[in-house]
Amino acid sequence: MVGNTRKKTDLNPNNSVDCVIFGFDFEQIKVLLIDRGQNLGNSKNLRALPGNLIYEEEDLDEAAYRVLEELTGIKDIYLEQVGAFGNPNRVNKESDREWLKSIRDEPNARVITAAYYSLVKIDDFVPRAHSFAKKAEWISLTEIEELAFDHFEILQVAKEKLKQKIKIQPIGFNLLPEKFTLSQLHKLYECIFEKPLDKRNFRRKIQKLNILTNLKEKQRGVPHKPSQLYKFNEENYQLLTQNGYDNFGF
Amino acid sequence: MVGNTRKKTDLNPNNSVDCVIFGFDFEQIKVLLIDRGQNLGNSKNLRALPGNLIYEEEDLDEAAYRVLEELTGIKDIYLEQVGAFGNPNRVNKESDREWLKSIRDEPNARVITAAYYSLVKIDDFVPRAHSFAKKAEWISLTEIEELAFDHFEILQVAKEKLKQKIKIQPIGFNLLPEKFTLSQLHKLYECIFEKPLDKRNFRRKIQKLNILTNLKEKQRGVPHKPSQLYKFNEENYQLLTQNGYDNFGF
DNA sequence: ATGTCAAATTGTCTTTTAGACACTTTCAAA
DNA sequence: TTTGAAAGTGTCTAAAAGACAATTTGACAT
Repeated sequence: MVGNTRKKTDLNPNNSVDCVIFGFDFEQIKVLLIDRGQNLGNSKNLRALPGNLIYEEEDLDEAAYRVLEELTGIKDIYLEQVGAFGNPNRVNKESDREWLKSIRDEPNARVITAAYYSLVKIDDFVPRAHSFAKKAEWISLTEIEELAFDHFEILQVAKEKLKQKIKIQPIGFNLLPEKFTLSQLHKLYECIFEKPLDKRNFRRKIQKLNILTNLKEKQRGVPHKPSQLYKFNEENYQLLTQNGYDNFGF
Repeated sequence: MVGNTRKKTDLNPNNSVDCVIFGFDFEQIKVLLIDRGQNLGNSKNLRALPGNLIYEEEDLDEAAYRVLEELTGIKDIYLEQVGAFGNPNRVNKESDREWLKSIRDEPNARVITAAYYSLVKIDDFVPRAHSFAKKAEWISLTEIEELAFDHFEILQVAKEKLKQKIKIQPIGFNLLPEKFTLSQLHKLYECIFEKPLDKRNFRRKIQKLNILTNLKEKQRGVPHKPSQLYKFNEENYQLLTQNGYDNFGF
């Protein structure tokens, strides 16, 4: 809103937002992480969640949308709060302290962060490096073992929230392109729940919900039987839920 | 932990915790609210959620447990984070500003709060007024129309989280005494979901879960057929959930 | 043209769960 | 002993979940 009139001194040194940005490449769930490009002698160059301090006169949600847009250029997407993380030691790893010294006016301030997660269409977004990020990359959930600050913990909580949320709201469509196949949707749910789901039962249930529109259009150029393409039917979804229906789990 | 060595100047003026403490009197869900005892000419004396600033060197969860214990004397109870609330105007009602001036060193600071909800056995707790609270009272959810700060909004979100959570974890027992009847449990679920639930179907499902122990003991002194008393069976609950079962909804 | 590969697509049966529905039992107190 | 008030109980039906395997389709290679 008033972002262009803001100065660095308008930042609130004690509160930040961090974003867990999920993507899906039809194979695995990925998370957008930044590389701080530290070439320190002994400490690891850990990746971090994109995040930053908020402005003094800024709502938390607003800050999350702003940071997300600054980092990805994407707006009007699904965004949900994970929670507040405020362990006084969350910022105390040696490598994290080093790094903060190089980018913050008050590197020793205690920072309480509000974490958000968002679901984006991975192809709409080409990671571009942010001011203090040397790289921004999609990393598979399965290969993340350690992150800067308390970001690994935040990621675990975000995954759990996503798992719960998708059982009551079909937010997974935010991770898929406009047109998608049932197999892609099926694979997505398997990745999120981290367990195999019976193909026929999955298809039966999702089709019965009546929130997919068959585009009467087929995949092209695949070396096997081409799949039907579908899109999410927002109107039918509204109709379905306005009477309180909330069972989108598998 | 180190509470007795803490001074007022160790407080973090920008971050607080607020607690939505739910209770159940066998009739309705209640929330513990404090009365700030304002006798202002024109502005209303709105009730508030119990909450306070956190200490600089204190984890948020720890702060929530501390504040809760300071206010209620209760510990080792169910406590869960609702989320962070940080609207820059959340503290801007005239009556709230007035009050903050009387209790805070920095009454104009922007305060971001982490809200928690907890479920307590109402009879274990006799509200006792806290330093800056003139009264502490159990108020029925149904009669709360407006609260101080953004506390009404926090309450709504907390209610929603509770509703969702109780569908996947039988946390309602935290609101009941050790020994309770099926009718009391039934009524509790009706209050939380804000809709009637069929008695027979409710009893069938809860009994099938096998997480209740029949105490072979009856209610006494009631002017009608006395009810069997039950207690929550923690061991069976563990057995049930260790394979991923999470359907405690009705 | 034919064959092969890879993934898409489809249906049935069984078991479990949800939902609707009403009468009998038990104790206390009048 | 009667009355009032809530406790306690069973069946039927419909819907959903879960297990399970053969056939179809298009691309590509030969």
